[in-house]
Amino acid sequence: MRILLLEDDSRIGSFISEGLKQSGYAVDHRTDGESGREFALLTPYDTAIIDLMLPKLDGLSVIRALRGQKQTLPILVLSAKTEVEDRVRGLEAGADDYLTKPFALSELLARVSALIRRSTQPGEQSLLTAADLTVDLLKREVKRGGQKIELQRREFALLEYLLRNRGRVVTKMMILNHVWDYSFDPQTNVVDVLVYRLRQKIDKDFEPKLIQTLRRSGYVLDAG
Amino acid sequence: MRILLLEDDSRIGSFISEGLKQSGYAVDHRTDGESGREFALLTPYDTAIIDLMLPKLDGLSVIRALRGQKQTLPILVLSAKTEVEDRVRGLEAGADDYLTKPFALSELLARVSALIRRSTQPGEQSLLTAADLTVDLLKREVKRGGQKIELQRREFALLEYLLRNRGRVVTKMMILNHVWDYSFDPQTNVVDVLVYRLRQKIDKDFEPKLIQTLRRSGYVLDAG
DNA sequence: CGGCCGCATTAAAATCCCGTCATTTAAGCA
DNA sequence: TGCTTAAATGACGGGATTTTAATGCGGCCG
Repeated sequence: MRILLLEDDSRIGSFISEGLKQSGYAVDHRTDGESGREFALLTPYDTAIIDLMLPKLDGLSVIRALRGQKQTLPILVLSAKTEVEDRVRGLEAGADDYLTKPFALSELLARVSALIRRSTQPGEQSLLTAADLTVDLLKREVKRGGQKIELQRREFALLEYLLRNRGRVVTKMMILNHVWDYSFDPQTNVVDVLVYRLRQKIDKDFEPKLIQTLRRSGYVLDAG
Repeated sequence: MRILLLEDDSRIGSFISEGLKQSGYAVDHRTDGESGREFALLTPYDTAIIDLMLPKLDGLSVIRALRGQKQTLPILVLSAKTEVEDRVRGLEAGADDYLTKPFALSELLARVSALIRRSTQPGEQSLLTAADLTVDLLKREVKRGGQKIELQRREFALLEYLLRNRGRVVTKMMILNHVWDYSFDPQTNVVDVLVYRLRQKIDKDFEPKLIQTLRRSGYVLDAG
């Protein structure tokens, strides 16, 4: 997890920086707006912490510049200003959170981890793909090689689950958990049968075969 | 509207560039992958058109680099390769569209405008609500008052349709059109029955009643 | 080489979905 | 109020979907 910190006050800056490093983050610390913006644009950070009062280019301007390009980078604003108005201005410019000085380090850390968690969790992906297979979750539409394929509810659920775990091995137990809500083994071969039926529809007439069997382990869906 | 064009063949490049400018786009034309990537990262383009064969850094690599940072920039790939495999590789790397040479300028323009239109329009709402009812289209999950409700396929489709037309009267004919694909009246009371079943699940044990009957007209879903 | 085990495949059985229809209830109107 | 008609309700049943059970097949190990 990589964090960009823009803070000109060296005492506060190293205080925060140290705290973040302690928590296992990689921190880039810049002390002016101009170089801050540059760094932000060149490196894929997971979060940016930005003080509003900065030399050369103020924090709000940095934020606006970033928002023009990186829609998703989570931004936490630091400010000495406590007015509601300032808070609003910060959030309007595109910040995701706002923290007023002075603050406890623990609070900063908590907010940063919240921001990262929020942005990391699969941002509502509605299109899943593998090779020439596409699954549109909103339209509930499955296509392979441009050709539409009708799936039953369980088949669809299985395919979705496999795709969300693309490249990872998925055990039968995991499938039972997610496609049914069983937390136990039903002592039958439901899973095998379902996998078979799904294969008939999405793999049988196509190449490459997407669903691989791993004897004694489970299944993997992967392109290639 | 600002477009980045990466194409090393100067004849084709200026041909495309001229065409785009004629259509009112601002075009930046680069002829190698390295500078292309740099430009793409520094400027907020609305679309990038990328040839796969480029000096210094090939098109696919450029695309992957961009996808690491700019999730949303629409990318159109140009290529001399017609194989399905190449097409797939392009789309897998993160391209949004793929055009094989040779092509008509008009087609390129059409595709570019389609890409821009698609990315500009507000990204598909996936959560529909009314009062304390929520429908998550991605998870296919319906809740009322925090409590999960299981719906059948048709019931779900009907609810989705009613929600998309919140506050508007929806005739039985309209429902037949959208929930089934009937363009004719099946002469039975399917719709009535379906509405009844949906009500049993989402309205019976709750207040306020969301589905209202308008005698001789149809139904409305509204909170209030 | 032979047997066992795990998965694939197929068929049959059970279950669920949902369209139909008959009947009841209620709204609108004279 | 009583009549007409639309909508609500309840029950049934056929077909689709899903589960179960039986059998086939092939790899792997002794």
